[in-house]
Amino acid sequence: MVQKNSSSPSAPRGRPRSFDTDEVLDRVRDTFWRYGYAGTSMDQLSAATGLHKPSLYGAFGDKKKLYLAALDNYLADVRAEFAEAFAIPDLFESLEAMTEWSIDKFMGKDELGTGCFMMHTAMPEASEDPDISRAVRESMDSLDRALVRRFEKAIEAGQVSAEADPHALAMVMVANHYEISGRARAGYARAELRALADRAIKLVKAMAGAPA
Amino acid sequence: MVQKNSSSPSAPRGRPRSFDTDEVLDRVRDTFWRYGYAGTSMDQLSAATGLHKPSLYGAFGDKKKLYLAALDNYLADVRAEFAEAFAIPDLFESLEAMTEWSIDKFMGKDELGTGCFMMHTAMPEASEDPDISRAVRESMDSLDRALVRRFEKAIEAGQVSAEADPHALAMVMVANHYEISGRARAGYARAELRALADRAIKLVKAMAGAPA
DNA sequence: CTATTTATGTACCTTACGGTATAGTACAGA
DNA sequence: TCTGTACTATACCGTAAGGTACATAAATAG
Repeated sequence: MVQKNSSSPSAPRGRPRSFDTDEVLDRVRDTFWRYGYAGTSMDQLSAATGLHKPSLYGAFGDKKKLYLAALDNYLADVRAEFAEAFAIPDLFESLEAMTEWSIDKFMGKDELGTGCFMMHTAMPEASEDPDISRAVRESMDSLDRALVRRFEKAIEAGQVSAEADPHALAMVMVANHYEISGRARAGYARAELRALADRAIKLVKAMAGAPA
Repeated sequence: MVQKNSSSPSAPRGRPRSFDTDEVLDRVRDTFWRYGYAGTSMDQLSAATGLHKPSLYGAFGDKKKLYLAALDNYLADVRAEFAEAFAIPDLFESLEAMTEWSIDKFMGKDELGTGCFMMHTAMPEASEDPDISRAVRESMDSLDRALVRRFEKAIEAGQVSAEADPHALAMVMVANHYEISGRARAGYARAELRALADRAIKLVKAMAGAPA
């Protein structure tokens, strides 16, 4: 993605960009987030970023590449936040942090919730676009693995029963995660999302405490 | 929805429709299902149904009303199928039937899966459209209630422990349902979806058997 | 200073979009 | 048979879509 500009940190050749790519990508992401992939026009993105269309096309290629860049941006953000949450030593504090962060993200800033960017903007396209479909699968697999690892770590640390099944525990949290995303976008209140997450954590507690 | 044509079953006045509304709505639903709401054009719908656009507009109003009619059509179908599954006396046969039907629907007929019509075509619009958002909430609530009732029935029938929490059990199945939908649209294989459903049913079994 | 390179801003192209005007057609009722 | 009514078919409207040509501006390399 980045140019192999290995040793010489000298400025690139032509006229420099007047914008920061990451900031622009954040705006792009937020716009796609609200209106979906097909529901967002390049003119909307131009307005949201303050860039004229030729700049967007010059920097990112076309609409789909721009979208995929925004998706990457989002997924990297999620992975980083979850990695941070999973680094908390206590398992249940980890899960609490994970769900609290998700709910914050999914509620959005405005009245209506926005849910998970990937679930509600990539998934509609996934049935017809193999690139997007693959990106979604990779991301789902990545979340699965991260959660399984987190539970394995908890077992090793003796925080939960050694007979607990990390895959079953991960499934509960993952399914809960996607459900909360859907509920958020459908307009459920924050308290309802929180209650749903708490119920999942409680279930994990019950599953992890009692031997199979 | 249907005209209050109570007593007189005489034919309506003008030229009769050349098509069956439900059949047309099925085609419309399938087209929206693949391409999403914003990603589907009226011309596509016209081609998929074999009707010219003025017929579609005459019968349904505009694109959004047509979509909402297709959504109603889909949700009524789901409710009917689930009611049938939940009528099976044995709880776990019920859950088996429910998940098997879901997986069938979510896999679709073609190579790429399609997932749940509501999750992947209504949800993207839900963040900006209160009508659609409300329809989604009502449908989610309806599924919640149906599952809770099914578990209550199982408790009354003595199939599961009286101390089991119907809401916690319903949450597991609902979350699993939505997760399977997402995985299907992302292109996971049928066997993976089945394994996921089996894992949820197994968890329900464990939760329902052992007192809290 | 000049040439080259890359980004910006305006204006525009082609196509496809949601939706409709209009003319013709098939039925019921009188 | 005539009339009113509701549907069909063709052709079209205005607009908005994704994307780009072109002239200009800002940087580096020589």
